[in-house]
Amino acid sequence: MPYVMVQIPNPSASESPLPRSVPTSADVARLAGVSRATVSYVLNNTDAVRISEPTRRRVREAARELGYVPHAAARSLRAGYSRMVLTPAPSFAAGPLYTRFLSELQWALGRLDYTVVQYGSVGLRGDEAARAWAELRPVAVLAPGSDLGPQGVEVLKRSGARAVVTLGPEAVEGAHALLADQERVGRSAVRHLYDRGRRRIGVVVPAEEGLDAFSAPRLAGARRAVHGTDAAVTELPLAYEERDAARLAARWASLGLDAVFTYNDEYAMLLMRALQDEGLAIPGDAAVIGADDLMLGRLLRPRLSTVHLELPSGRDLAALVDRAVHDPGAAPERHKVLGAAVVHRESS
Amino acid sequence: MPYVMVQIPNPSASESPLPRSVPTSADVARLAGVSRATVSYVLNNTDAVRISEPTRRRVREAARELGYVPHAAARSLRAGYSRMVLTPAPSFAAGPLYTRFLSELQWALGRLDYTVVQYGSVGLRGDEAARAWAELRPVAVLAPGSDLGPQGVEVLKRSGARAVVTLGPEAVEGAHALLADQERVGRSAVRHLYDRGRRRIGVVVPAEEGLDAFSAPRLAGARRAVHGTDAAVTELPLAYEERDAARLAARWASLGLDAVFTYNDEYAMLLMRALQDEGLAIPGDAAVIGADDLMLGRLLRPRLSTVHLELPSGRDLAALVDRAVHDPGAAPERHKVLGAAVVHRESS
DNA sequence: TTGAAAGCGATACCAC
DNA sequence: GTGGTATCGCTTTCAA
Repeated sequence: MPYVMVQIPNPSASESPLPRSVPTSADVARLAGVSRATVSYVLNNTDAVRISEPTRRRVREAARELGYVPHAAARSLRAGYSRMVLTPAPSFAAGPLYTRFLSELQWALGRLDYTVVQYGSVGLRGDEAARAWAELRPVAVLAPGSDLGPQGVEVLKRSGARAVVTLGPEAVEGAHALLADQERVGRSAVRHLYDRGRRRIGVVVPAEEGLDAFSAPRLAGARRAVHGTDAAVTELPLAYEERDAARLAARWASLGLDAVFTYNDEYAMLLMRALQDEGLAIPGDAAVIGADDLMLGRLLRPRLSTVHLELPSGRDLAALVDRAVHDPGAAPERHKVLGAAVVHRESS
Repeated sequence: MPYVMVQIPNPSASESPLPRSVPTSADVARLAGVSRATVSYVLNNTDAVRISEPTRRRVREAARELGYVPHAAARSLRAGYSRMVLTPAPSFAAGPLYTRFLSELQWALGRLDYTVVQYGSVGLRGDEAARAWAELRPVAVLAPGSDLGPQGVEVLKRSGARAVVTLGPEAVEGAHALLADQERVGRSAVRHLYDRGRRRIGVVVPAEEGLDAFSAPRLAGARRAVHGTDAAVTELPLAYEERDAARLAARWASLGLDAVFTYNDEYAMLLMRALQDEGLAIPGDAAVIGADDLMLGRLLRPRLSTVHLELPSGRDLAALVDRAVHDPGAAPERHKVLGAAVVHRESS
């Protein structure tokens, strides 16, 4: 073993134990007895230049010995570009659907040699967020449309982002768009209830912060579904906790509703349980439909009807990003990505 | 409006529309008629130097006009210092518990002016991952201990990370540790079952990849709980899908078990449903206990017994990181962070 | 109050 | 084959 780190006992705790500075390629060069250029050639396997095998070995050895790790910032500064794809870290409210999507995307982009970075932009809104992201000079940005206006897109592009892709209900000027039509989710759900003969339909709207971007359009879609018919939609605020659900269930009879679209499957489980505990029959007294088509819906009794959402495959999206990076001048693509198909089970 | 971007129709799609290069502080300086130093002073509100108000205004105006965004890499290269806290992006298997924890942490570190970045390290293992992270020169790294060995920690520290915090069952040499004792989860669960008089205890082990780091110690803990007693533990592989659960439920009688610890609440719901569909009574024929104390457990009937896990608060952990960054020489801290308390409900 | 210039770490062109 | 060296964008000391 060429190098052994010695643990120095350190009584005065405020002193760093080994303030050895971070090794640079110059250090590697010095140790190997070559120039920094050679180090760079060797470590990057540059094939335009031929380096003798003994030299290569010496350089690699020196790098290993010093624990040399190249400095990404310096490299991308020099190179003028990076392969970082930036996406905002999801808020805590993100469901398993989005988590899974993100992880698939990461995998797919990784295969194309991009590095996905989730930026923890807490409390940054709109252009402020865009500027913060732009500082990292990502080659591409993927963000919910609600986080990014046209000016945000412009900021990102002007600072070198070759592809900006938004995910949301509507396209943002200048960016590629994955159109996730949340309204359609509500429309499909409520139309289904209407088709099953229900006329007084409740729509759960989560009380939790940060879900408005989804719940508002879902509610709007629900309203649209019954517009001009003899049916009516009632908004039902609901916090994700047993007590609030019990409260709502207790009021159920007085509300005079015969069906409910619960925003998603998790709220469906919550409310369904409360209704059943209240002695109400499902779907007899209340038809219930959720959304997201999570596993748990299949496990409920009666089995939960739901709206199945199809997010874009990670591979397709990765391909879109790659295409856009290679040809930043191309016209923005628009893709409908949210197949909203009602899955009729037993609760409706 | 001082600057209007003109959208140029672009028939030959392979040509970039406006290959305007990214504005630098030099561009801002030029436009404002000052030096780059002055630009830096103004935009960073450097108080060691006094700049006249008119100049400030001109500089800011120019920056706005050009859409100037500072280059983080260049800045931190020069400064030799960044405020980036890096953490690997969770694998898709991460549950709501961890997601919530991460988002809390992000918020708390944000308040301390750190930027949290989740690195999408797909398929990178061990030291390879550590090197990839080290390239970004984060000031601190928070990672599951399973992703990071002692050498990984060494690599990170040597490349300037002032704090490395691992989260996992055991401490890693050189790093601060949040000790999440997964074994204890299994031990508590199975001891509970034992105390309730059960002797032939099944332990579900998820078939899904990437959960071994949690499931293996939980199983080990389960084994330990009954070691030296008259009870026996049987390992039950289970995929997270209805069919596999049904298969297991059908075999149930032949297994001769009277209780099961299901790894977590979600697998509990899956298996409980299958057992009930098979006509088995819970807890009569089979006592069930999960883990994680998710909302869904409270919604099941019978209500699910579970092991409540207490992850460290985001604020506490942020404070630890901040402390470690300020005093990298201090001895590694060890914190037990996983309160594992049995919550006895109706299923056991 | 402002400007010139050094230098952070890595890369790639051009000489030797 | 290998070594100087200019350069990426930014900060900061020192002079003016």
